[in-house]
Amino acid sequence: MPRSAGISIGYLAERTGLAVSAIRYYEAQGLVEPWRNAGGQRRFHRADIRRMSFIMIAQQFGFSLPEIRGFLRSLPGGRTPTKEDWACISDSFRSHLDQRIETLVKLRDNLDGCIGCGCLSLPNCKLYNPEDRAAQKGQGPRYLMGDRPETEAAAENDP
Amino acid sequence: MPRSAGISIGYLAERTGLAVSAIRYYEAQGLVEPWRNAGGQRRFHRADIRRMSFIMIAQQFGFSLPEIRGFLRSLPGGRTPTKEDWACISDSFRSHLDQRIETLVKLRDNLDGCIGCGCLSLPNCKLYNPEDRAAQKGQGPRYLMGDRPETEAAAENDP
DNA sequence: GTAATTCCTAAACCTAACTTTAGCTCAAGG
DNA sequence: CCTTGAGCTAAAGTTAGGTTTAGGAATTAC
Repeated sequence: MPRSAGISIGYLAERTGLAVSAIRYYEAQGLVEPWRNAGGQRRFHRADIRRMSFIMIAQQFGFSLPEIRGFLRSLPGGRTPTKEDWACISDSFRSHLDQRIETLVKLRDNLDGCIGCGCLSLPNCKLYNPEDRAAQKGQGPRYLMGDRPETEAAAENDP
Repeated sequence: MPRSAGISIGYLAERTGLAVSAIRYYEAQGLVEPWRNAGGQRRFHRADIRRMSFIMIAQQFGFSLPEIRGFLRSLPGGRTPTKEDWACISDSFRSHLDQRIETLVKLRDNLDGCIGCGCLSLPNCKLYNPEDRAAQKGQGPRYLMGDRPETEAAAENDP
C-alpha cells in the first residue's frame, strides 16, 4: 500500500473512536473532504485523524458543527497542517472558549448574588437579561424571578 | 377574581416571556403542575412565575429539563416556596454549576498545554479521555490527536 | 348576546447530530 | 471462485426541546 493511498473510513473510525456513520455525517456537513478510490470508497488523509479528534474536542466544549467548520476553515487547504497551523486554529478556539467560560462565571456570580441571597423578586435582577436572551417584547414589567418586588404580589390590577 | 383562582397560562407566558406551548411542554415534562378550573383550563400559582424563571436560567447554564426537574423536586410540595427554599435549591444548583465550570476550565488548560503547544500527537494527551467520554473499546492504541508519537507515522504495519 | 380572544388536545413538524435499515457493491482471504 | 466483511447510498428513525396546525370549547369584551 503506497503511502499516498490514504486510509479507509473504517480505520479512521477505529483510530478516533467515532462511528463510521458519524464520519460520513461530518463529510456531509463539510467538516472533512475525503476523496474516492477507484471503487468509489472514501479515502482519508492520515491528518484527518487529528482533524476528527479536534472535532470531538470542540464538541465537548459545546461548539456546534457549523462553528467547528468555521475553525477548520483556517487550516491550509493544500498541505498537511503543521503544528503551527494547529496552534493558530487553537488560538481562535481558545478565545471563544474563554468567552464562554467568562459568561458562565458571570452567570454563576449573579446566581450567588441573586438566587443565593433570596432576592429573586428584585426588578433589577441581573439574571433577567443575561447576554443575548433579550426578547422582552415590551408588555410592561416582568420581573425575572417573578412577582412584584415586595407588595405581597396579590390583589393588584392584574391585567 | 379571588386570589385563590390562580393565573392563566397566557398571563404566565406574558410574565415570563415563555411561549404558551413551551409552558404546556414543561408541564408534560413534569416541571410544573397546574390544576384545572371548571372549564378545564390550566391555572397556575403565582409562584410558578418564579419557577419558570428558574427553569429558563438553569437552561442557560446548560442543564437539561430532567436535570432541572431534579433541582425542582427539592422544593416543598404543599406550600409556596420561600426565599429559604430557593436559597437551598440554589446551593445544589451552584455546586453542579461549579463543577461544570471547573470541567471547562480544565479542558481549556489542557488545550493550552496540548493543542496550543503543538503536542497534539502525544499518546498521553489529557484531552484523550476527559471526564465521561470513555468508550475506548480496546482495539489497540488510539492516540487522541492522531498518528503515532513521532515515528513519521507512515510505513508501519497499518491494519 | 354575540364577537373576539384565549385555551384545549392531539398530532405533525422542526433543528441538531447522529444511527439504523435496506439493498447493493467492493475488496481481501482461502 | 466464492465467501465474508467493509463500504456505498438514500431514506427513515431517534432524542431534546419545542412550535405549528387543526378543530373545538371556554372566557372576556362590548
